[in-house]
Amino acid sequence: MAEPANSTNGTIRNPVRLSPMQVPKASDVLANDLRERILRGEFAEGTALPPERELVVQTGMSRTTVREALRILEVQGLVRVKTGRAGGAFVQHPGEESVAESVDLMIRGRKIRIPALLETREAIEPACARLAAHARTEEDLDRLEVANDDIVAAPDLEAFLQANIDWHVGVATASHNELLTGFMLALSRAIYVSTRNTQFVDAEVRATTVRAHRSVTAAIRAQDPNAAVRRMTRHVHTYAEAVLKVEERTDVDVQDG
Amino acid sequence: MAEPANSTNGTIRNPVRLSPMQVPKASDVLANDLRERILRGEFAEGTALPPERELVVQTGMSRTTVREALRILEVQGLVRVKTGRAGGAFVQHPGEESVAESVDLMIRGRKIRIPALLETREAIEPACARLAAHARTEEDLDRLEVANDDIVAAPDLEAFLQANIDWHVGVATASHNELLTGFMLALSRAIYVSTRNTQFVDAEVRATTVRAHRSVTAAIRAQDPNAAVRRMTRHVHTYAEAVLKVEERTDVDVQDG
DNA sequence: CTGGTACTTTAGGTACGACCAAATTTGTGG
DNA sequence: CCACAAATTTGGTCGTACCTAAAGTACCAG
Repeated sequence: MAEPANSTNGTIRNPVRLSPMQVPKASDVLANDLRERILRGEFAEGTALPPERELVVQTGMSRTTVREALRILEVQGLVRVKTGRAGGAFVQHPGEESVAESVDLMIRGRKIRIPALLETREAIEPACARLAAHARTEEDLDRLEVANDDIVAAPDLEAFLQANIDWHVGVATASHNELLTGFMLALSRAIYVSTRNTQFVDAEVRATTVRAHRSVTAAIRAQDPNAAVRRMTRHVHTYAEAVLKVEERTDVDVQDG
Repeated sequence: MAEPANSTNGTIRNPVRLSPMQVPKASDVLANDLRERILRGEFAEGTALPPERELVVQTGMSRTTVREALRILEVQGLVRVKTGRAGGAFVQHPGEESVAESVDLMIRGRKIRIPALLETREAIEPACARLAAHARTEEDLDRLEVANDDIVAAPDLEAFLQANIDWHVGVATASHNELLTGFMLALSRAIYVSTRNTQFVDAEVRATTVRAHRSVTAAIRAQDPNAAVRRMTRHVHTYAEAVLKVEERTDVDVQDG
């Protein structure tokens, strides 16, 4: 049998049994350690981590490994790396932008279509409006007014859609809920790029949009949650139906052509 | 003046004006190129990118640079790297897990508290329930039943909370909306870790939870969107209030201590 | 004293080259 | 035919050298 036998001199041969063990990568170990410390708040935001060569002597790892760890943290939005003297890896805490980027990758990679994007917006934006009606500040209201004025003054489709993003993200911002804001940011951008090439935004659509925005803004200003929800629900639903109708027609056109 | 003058022999000295230009990092250039191709669907999911040393000869970059680019893509969830022969960087499209991780970093980094987490859940989970009532399959319903049975059979708080996650994520899954699913996944996990240390989950809370889940599940099964929304709204609100009440009392205790 | 230019210093970015570790494939002896 | 050993492929780590960016410093001309 394969079982180890003990020798006659009293030496015990192989009593120890080991289960297969996973050896984590050195760069991951460093990255995990630094990440936990950053998230724990051990370093104030904006402070610089030690220089790469310093981390090398502190950790005993090679510079390659140290750099890979820092790159991981950079991609995760936990540090921002600057070059040159007085450069280095500066601590920051990931926020809306970071989440938005990740959501963007998922949308593009999974080829999530406009219908699903609009459906998602219909799902969460009314809730944003409700919270905004509770938490909005004067500053929030100003932002909404500015964005809506930009829509009125928009010279072309590009400007219209950009101002549209600003307004919708503005509502999320007014909710003072960072999670929802990050999510809406990604969602609005995705809807923007998916709508960029459609031709359905005529003068009437723009006028309707502006009216709806004003109506929702008024409810938020009046701190009337129910009205805000109702009007926002109606607005995003109407918008979605309009987009889908055009989409459908475009599909038919494509099939005919 | 500092303006360059032309010499007398007809040579033109410095007619060219250059604006400050940003030199992107080589590793970013490679990463961006590969990322766009992956998102464009140029490589089927699961296919392997060329080996690092092969990319070196193809791009003319050093292996260090190539590896950094691959690490970026790995962190973004666009490739999965395996070691050993027949290993390499395998293409994948980022999904729920990737978004959940990013949201987790934001929650921990920004120190988002339980009240905000519960508020966010109250904002989006009713919408998940509505969509689930429309899109649920028999398989989805099975998952919900299993999760709820697990709650009943849970021997300790840990198991209860885990099964609770499963049920809530199950509702999101039943909505067949990948974006909402990813978001709810992150949210549920965050609420889990924030609730892990509280003592408020007694037998009564568990019984109430199970009843509420059954009620929501029934509405989803019956494809009754309005009932699903109403019951889910009530459930998450009740749960939130219970958690917050305990939180508050704990705070008081801390102050008294 | 002022201002600019050139040098120095500090930090990240890139390039090689060598070797280690893991996983698969292949070879070989029983 | 099977089990075990060796070769092969591919990522992981290390060390060194050198380049580039940015900030500070010294110094010289006006």
